[in-house]
Amino acid sequence: MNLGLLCFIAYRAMETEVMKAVAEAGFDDLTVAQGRLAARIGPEGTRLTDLAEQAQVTKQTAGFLVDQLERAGYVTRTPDPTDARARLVRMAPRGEAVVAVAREVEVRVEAEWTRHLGKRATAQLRSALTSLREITDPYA
Amino acid sequence: MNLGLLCFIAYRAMETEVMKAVAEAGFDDLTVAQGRLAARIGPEGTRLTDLAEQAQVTKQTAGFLVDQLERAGYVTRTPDPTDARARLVRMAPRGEAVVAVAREVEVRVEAEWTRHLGKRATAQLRSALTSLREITDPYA
DNA sequence: CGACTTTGGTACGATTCTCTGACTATATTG
DNA sequence: CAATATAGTCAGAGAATCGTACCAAAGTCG
Repeated sequence: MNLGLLCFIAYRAMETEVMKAVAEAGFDDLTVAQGRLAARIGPEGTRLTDLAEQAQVTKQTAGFLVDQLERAGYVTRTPDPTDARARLVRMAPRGEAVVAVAREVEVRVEAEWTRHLGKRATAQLRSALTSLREITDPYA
Repeated sequence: MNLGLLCFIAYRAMETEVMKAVAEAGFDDLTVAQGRLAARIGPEGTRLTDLAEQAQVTKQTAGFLVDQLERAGYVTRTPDPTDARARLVRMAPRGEAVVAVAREVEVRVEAEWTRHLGKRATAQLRSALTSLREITDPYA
């Protein structure tokens, strides 16, 4: 089977677990698309355009999703002190709470994968995928 | 960075390349969602319900996408000889042509990845991801 | 066999996601 | 300062997805 599809299967398993746990933790209004975008928000906040670029959607789509995230209290928009045109999307406390849940699940799932593959093979997997970013991820 | 997201980055790179080549080969009406579903069609044809299950969408969504694929000439629906309720979705010649293009790109991209990672690491990557399916893919 | 349950698929309506095109305001560059 | 590029929004439309409800054929079991 082709490597891309194999990657997809693993990715989807992780995303499904995360979204399930997040919903069970009470954040049941968060959608997959919102989550994918929010996952790109940096600790100091990120511009809408950067979010759009990294998530590979248009500015309009990113704006649409951030509107929803903002209305639901997950993020806030603050002026960018270095550019009056721009605004920084930042995590609100409610957003941080979701991130905490997501991180926990990621750790748990990775532990399960490690149990299945072994420590050595898991480390190699991470190393290979990280190295691949050099040629597959324009924002690495 | 978490393993799931790393998988996603690699997967998306592959999908983007495939869709680009397919569009350039003249199949510019094929959408990503249609492609994801069509990728699950087996050589002897596959039932709509099975397609939906494997692609993790509802039967309705699968039906909606197959309708489009059929109208565009990529697939046909034939009665399932073993079950009068069911119909098998099969590749039409136009669909086979797309598959050929996609396979070529997959091979090319995997070769690029191998060039970057080395033969040994690529083999380990494939092996790890394949092994992971045992715990991440209910349809493995 | 005949009632009940399961399974394969469709129909309808609503919602979510996404894009294209056009536009405003601020920054940058020459 | 004039020309151009960048950050973001608005409006409208198309694509993808789901939930509910339904029908018809299979399978199950008394």
